[in-house]
Amino acid sequence: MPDDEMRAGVPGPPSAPEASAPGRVPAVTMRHVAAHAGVSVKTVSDILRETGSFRASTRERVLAAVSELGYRPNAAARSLRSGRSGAYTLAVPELRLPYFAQLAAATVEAARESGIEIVIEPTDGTRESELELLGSERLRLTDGMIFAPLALSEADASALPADIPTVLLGDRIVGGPADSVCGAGDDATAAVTRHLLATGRRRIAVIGSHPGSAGTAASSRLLGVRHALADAGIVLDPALIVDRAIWHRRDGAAAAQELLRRGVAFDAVIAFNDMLAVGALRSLSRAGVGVPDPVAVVGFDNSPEAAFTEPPLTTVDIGVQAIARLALGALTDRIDRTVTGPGRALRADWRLVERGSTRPLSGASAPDQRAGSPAT
Amino acid sequence: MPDDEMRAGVPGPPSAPEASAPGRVPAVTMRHVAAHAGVSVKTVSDILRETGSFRASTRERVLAAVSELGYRPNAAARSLRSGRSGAYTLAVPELRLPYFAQLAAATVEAARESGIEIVIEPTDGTRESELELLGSERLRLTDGMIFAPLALSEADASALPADIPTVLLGDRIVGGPADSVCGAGDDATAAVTRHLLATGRRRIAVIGSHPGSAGTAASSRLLGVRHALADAGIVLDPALIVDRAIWHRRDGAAAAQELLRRGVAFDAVIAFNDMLAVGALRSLSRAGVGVPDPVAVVGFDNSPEAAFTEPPLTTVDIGVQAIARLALGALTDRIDRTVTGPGRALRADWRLVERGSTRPLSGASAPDQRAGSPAT
DNA sequence: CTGAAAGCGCTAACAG
DNA sequence: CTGTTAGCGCTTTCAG
Repeated sequence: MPDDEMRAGVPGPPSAPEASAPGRVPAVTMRHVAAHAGVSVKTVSDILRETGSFRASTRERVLAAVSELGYRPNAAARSLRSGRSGAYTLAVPELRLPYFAQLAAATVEAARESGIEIVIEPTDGTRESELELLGSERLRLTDGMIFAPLALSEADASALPADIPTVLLGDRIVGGPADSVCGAGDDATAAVTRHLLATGRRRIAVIGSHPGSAGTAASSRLLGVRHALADAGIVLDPALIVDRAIWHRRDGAAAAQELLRRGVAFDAVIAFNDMLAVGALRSLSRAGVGVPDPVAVVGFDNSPEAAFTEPPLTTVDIGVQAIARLALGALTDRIDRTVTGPGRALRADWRLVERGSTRPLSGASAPDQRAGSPAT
Repeated sequence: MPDDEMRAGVPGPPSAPEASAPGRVPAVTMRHVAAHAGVSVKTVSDILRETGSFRASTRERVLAAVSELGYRPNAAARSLRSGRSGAYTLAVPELRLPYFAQLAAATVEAARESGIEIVIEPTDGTRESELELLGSERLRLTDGMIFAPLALSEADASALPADIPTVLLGDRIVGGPADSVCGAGDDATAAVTRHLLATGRRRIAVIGSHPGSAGTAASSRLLGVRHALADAGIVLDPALIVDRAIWHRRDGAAAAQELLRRGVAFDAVIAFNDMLAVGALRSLSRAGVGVPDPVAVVGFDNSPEAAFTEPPLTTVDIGVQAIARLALGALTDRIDRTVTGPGRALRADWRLVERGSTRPLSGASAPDQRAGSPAT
């Protein structure tokens, strides 16, 4: 087909037939489609975006021209003109951790339903890398960001980019200008604790708190344990708390070893995620300590693998699907300016998933029988 | 600062001070920076992209203007002009499977080193969704695609978008126009089989083959087992093969149950991924069958969780890092046209990771002692 | 070494 | 209901 015909009616520059991009095939543009279908570019644009109403015959002619010419809209041009890329950034510390893998999967799937693409941005969860990301030009590609901070806290709220719509995951940074979505917190650990008490445990150990960080998932979870124990008239023995800032399997294994090494008696372990719990399970098994008898173990996140440990792990499903959906909705609200004003604190529902690792103690073996003294 | 000064020297339209995008703050553009620094936009552009050489004083003035005005380059405009977005698509079936989570993490991390963003595109691994993706406009956002097909095969090679640089993962589609990268195949299963033979096993079961699919990871892996057994003068008993198209934990659990139900004797299980192996471990444990004695279990992928099963799982590290790096490099080659011509078949190195689940049988207990007759 | 100007492909006024 | 046109912000010849 002669170039003349395809460009019919297009004023065009004197004569600059250079390729659209270096080393690329000259693109088929909307002008070509318009010329081919005998309509204006506006008509093509509107029909493709399903804006306005057109005669069926016109629509068909345009659509035919599109497929005949193999026309593909140019995302960059659309984005430049409309100011939207249709993509959001998801910044997570570590995709290898099942929780974040689940979160990413849930986010990508929920986004798909709204025709939104997700760009994954890893932060290794360190302060530097998180700050680096916030100042990075990489964020420019997308319309906004869902950010799960692991190191940054309330004090760093000012580092959040003012001009990039942001939704925060977790409760590390709440109350700033950005919306935040969090899942299971103190209420969930309280429920877990009550569950353990109900199964006859009294000396409940905790793995995964961090010492110096207020307002984090860890500290609020620890609080929940404290409160529930207090309600039962029990004071949490400091020797039963093992701090861990990193929550991988190996950290859980080390934490359980530490617990055993301390020689303190315990009949349950609350690990602040399933990875820690799996590691603990491993160390307990190695040390010949039975689960759920004499020691119960609970995790958080309801990772797929939790159903397949030995014994299957009781855990808290913190509802990643809901978290993803809430975050996406909140971000879209902000981008569209459907919602303005100060940050909202959204909360997703959680659910206790009871499995073998916390089965009630069968005999009347009171846990208090076992000797134990707090190791300073 | 008065608008006049910021726009000094800029011809500008009569008077159309509309915002750059509906409902957005009017952007700071390169023209503003140029005017502020008293240079031309070309100079700003070149300095920001580190092209050409400039007087140090000029560079400083420009950089100062950039930070003073809070200028941020516009990715869409850059992309429109240059024909590159700097983002690649990674299409994987299921982020929740540790293998793909690892792959995604490795890809994102490797891409970061080259300043490339990764857009995750989920296909549920079904034929329809994979075909849907290939024809989708969603791919237009990025410069190319790394695609891990799970359902599509050699026959579907024509469905691959001709105008989108593509690299395929796995050996389902090889020999077409696209480069492909695959990891452990028949050579790895052969090595695993030899390892099991060396530990005294003779009746080796296989979980995860698919019946009708030639040229897949599954069939080539099965082939490796066959060959290695043949070299030892053993014919693989059909009753020891359990087909599974899906490789989640629950499928492994069901497969092992099936094996037990068949009443056929076996002293080892080769599962085609770690998830299957974990599921098998679970079923064996429930049935009171010891691991590694009398039954050894091996997986594939070296998932993080494999080191924490009971017993720890022997597995094959198929080198996702290498796979990610190879795929990224190949894709960049194609996008930059550094490489042209027919698709290359790249292969990443793998490595056997020996753990407790395949510890040699201690006693001289010949596995043949156990009665066993091929079912059907 | 620097500046002016064209235009990537698309959308959104604004007319008809 | 349809056509014309002016840029979105940036890169890039092409002159100076």
